[in-house]
Amino acid sequence: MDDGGWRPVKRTRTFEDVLAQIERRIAEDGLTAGDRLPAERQLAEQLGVSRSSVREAMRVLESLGVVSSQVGRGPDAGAVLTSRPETALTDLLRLHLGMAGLELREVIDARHMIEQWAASHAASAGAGTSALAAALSGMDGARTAEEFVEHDTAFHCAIADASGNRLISAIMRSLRDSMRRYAVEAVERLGDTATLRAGHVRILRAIEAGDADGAARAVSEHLAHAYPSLFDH
Amino acid sequence: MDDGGWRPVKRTRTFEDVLAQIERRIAEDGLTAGDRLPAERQLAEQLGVSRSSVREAMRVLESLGVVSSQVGRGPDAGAVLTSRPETALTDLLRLHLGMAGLELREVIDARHMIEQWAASHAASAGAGTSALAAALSGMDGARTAEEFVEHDTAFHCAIADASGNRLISAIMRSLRDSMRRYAVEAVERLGDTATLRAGHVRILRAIEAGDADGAARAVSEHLAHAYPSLFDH
DNA sequence: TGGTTCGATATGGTCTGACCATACTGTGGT
DNA sequence: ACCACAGTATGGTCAGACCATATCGAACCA
Repeated sequence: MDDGGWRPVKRTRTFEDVLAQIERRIAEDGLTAGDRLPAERQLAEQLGVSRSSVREAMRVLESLGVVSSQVGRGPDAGAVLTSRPETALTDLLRLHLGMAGLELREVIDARHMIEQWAASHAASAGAGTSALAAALSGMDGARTAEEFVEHDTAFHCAIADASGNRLISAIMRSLRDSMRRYAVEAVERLGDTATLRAGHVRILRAIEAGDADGAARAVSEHLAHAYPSLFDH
Repeated sequence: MDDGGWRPVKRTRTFEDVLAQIERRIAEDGLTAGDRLPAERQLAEQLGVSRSSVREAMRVLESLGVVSSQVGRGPDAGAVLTSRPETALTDLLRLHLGMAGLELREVIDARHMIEQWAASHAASAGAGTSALAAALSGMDGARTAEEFVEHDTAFHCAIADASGNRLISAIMRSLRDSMRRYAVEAVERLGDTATLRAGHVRILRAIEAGDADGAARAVSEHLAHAYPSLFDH
């Protein structure tokens, strides 16, 4: 055991260095959505690494919804900073749900929390009622379970949007998107969409009336009806 | 405008195909955390693509907390499925906060929502009080703002953990980690940690007493005291 | 028999250099 | 003023090489 001659070995992978450098540059230069990053080849030369490593870093940033790459030439080409947490969150949740690393119950509880919060905030602030009403009226034409879920998602996301908090909105939308498959199954199993529609109407009425507690309660009952097996507690 | 001769061009990038194939394999074979993926070279040959494309797909999966790569040889080497949504969420939030794609206010509101929810659930279920008490007692030794924030984070995450929902726990931990910098600033600006400690005690007491509404109120007041400028509404 | 040493091997990590498809840029001709 | 076309910068992909690491296994020694 000769520890005496120990010297710091390379522990971070090259692409992680690149990530750190890019993140540092974003922070120091105050880059925001819309700004362009240097081209891959240029960045590779600047940082003294291969283009492969730069590309792997780009893939990470892209998967986290921070950059978007466009081919070709011109002002819009190259790696452009974006702010799309939704897509990243959706992928993340979908993959972890698929691997059974998360259970449906946990996702639905999170939805429950967000919708209650958003509905009572919307009721207190008296905001977003027109968007909600629009989403509600759009549901009448839905014939298949898929169509119904599509409009249902729009309505529930409109509740979250009414909160004005982009992070919570993004989480809500990702939760819905990642569990779309299960939502369709739930609607098909339930058969009856009339009660679900009625639940939406009650939520909207409570928000319009500025009744925060009533809105939260309506959300709760609506979800309990849609997923009865998960609300045994 | 000659649209007549349109033919299906390649729209999806190769590494996205690889991602889809891997996701399909996870779903069909029922792979879960701990299972191994084929080696990069092998996967490349199976799918008829280059190793670079497989590697870019791996980087994405790794950044989303779905796989973890180990070098070397043996049963634990290679790409192993994992379930680490926290790390991915933390990176995602930190990057978006850094680019000003999200505002601190939104992150703190989300924290507020989660902690209220978790505290009232913990109070109703009477769960997690011992972990909370342990986290609370650990705070007494904190001298610097950094140390205080460290223990503060542990306490607040313990509240989320008490909910038993891994997704909400992961979101909470990521929110805290990504705003650690701002939390330290807030504590330094505030100076007084005694009131913050007292707030923790009130939260714990309410949870121990099974007082869900009281716990939610205590959380609310605690956060309002810590970030007064963000609670003007 | 048991342990140790050391080469073979499988894995991810990195680099180089090439080629392709795309989309703008600028030039030159009409 | 318009249009056609070559030039060029960009990301996307590939092939092949080499390195570092960690295990495996056989040969070797005690």
